[in-house]
Amino acid sequence: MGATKTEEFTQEQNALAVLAKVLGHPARIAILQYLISSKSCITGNLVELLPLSQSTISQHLKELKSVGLIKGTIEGTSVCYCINVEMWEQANNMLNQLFEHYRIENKCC
Amino acid sequence: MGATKTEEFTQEQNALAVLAKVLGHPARIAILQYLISSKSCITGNLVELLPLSQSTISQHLKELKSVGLIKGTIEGTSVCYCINVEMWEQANNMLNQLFEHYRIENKCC
DNA sequence: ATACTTAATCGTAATATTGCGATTAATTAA
DNA sequence: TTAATTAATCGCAATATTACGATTAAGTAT
Repeated sequence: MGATKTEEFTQEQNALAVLAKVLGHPARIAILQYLISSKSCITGNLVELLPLSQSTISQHLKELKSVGLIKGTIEGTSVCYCINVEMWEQANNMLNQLFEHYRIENKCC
Repeated sequence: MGATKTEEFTQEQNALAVLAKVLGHPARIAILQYLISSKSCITGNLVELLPLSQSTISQHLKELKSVGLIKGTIEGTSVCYCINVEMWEQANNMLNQLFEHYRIENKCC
């Protein structure tokens, strides 16, 4: 025990949870915000921006990449990261779907 | 080490991360979906619905309550849980704010 | 009062996450 | 080739999360 019982839930539930989990760290939020605000893509300037070590930041980037929210292209000796538009919109849709399903009429308590 | 360096990030980043983290488990997604779909509020029918023990479900409810997404009112010997509209909308707004800030013109790579 | 329900909490074990330094791999510059 | 830069990965320690059974607390019924 200690591990999430993934098999017991629907694909949709798991997909949403995995997405949300990746968003569930301030460093990853900060990385996304930076990628959103910077017109040009960036690489290791995150190391200067964030109060974390290079290896830790690399791990966070890996997690963001794992759900497809960002993508990185090798550019010489460095890597250019940016938002992956397709997944970005899909993530937005998935979350909206959860939130929009609630209508005020449902009130109780 | 092992703990998130919360102090080093902005309130906004932490708030979003905390919210997303709570959404980052399929059981909690399932609970929210159930609360959304059921016109009436529920209590321990979650135990029948979910493949988890009573104590585990109680913990998940506690986490959802901790960020204010749901609220529970004692009703005799059981507890009636439901979506907390105010926080529900705030959560939706917070997430939308993150996603909407991205405009396609920003493309690169 | 005693038994019964219902849900929270406690204690514990298993697993996951966070973070870092050190190392590695790959490209660029000399 | 050798040195320098950049980012990924490895190994490890600290902490957090997930899950469960057992217990507790609080209300209902008998």
